[in-house]
Amino acid sequence: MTETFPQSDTMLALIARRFRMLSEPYRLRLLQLLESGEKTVTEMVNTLDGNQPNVSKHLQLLHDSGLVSRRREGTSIYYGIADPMVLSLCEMVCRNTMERARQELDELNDAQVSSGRRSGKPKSRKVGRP
Amino acid sequence: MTETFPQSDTMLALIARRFRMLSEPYRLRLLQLLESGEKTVTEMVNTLDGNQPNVSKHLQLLHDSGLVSRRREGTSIYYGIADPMVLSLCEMVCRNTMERARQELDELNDAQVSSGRRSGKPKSRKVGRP
DNA sequence: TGACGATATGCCGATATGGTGATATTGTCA
DNA sequence: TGACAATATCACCATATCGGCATATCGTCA
Repeated sequence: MTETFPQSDTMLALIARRFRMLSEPYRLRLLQLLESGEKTVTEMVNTLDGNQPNVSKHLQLLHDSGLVSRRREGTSIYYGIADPMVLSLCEMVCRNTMERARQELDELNDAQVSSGRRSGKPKSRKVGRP
Repeated sequence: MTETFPQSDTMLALIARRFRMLSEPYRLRLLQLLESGEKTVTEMVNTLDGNQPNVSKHLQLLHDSGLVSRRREGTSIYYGIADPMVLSLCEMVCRNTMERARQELDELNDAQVSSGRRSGKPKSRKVGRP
């Protein structure tokens, strides 16, 4: 009914690959750049620091997974967001991660007001002796 | 305004790490299992094929990233989904990926009906000579 | 055609990641 | 306490990934 996940192994591998594309900070930066519109490789190389082959390689990966589009104009190639889903995904994870970070910071502060003794919640981890 | 992405490098690294957790088919399988409720390690080892240390390590990673919860009961440890967001993420990517796969299959069929000649759309790729 | 700018590709070394077997830790019960 | 079941950790190997450099390819223009 709910069926969040597929049963097929190959389909699961495809999904994992999609997530892997988004698991590199540099690639996220590239997508972030493309969010405001198409860009050429050199534009991105100049904006983010990094050499051209590296940028090209990451863009190639993103394109192979169908996340970005490619369009030639003269000798330049314009890359763009092919699938807006990635933006929704990133926004979702971004919000969630920032929320969690803020939350943990609060817990850390709460623990600190109770002086040197470590009280409050011990940040989970180590289930051995709770 | 839109701000899909954060500016901070560390925050971006956190987000990338989150995606990386979901970039392994085996971990997706584990989450899939947990979707129907808490499970012990041995239950998961028995359901999915794979040895116990491997399952434990993956669960450890998921727990360290805050994606799954941990609860001891006797000598067993029950893992569960800690953050339902991952289910939304997976559902989103799953739907999208399956849709795209279906689409590509259709294109492949369209190309095949036009006999041996490759016509239709050449499946993108290779921007060299379009 | 030759030269040049833009982009892609191949190679290499460093590091990260995943799987597996052996072993350690933890909790329960007799 | 000792034995046992459940889980975690360690050590090792194979492989994947990433960054950087050199170089190849492609398109344009003279």
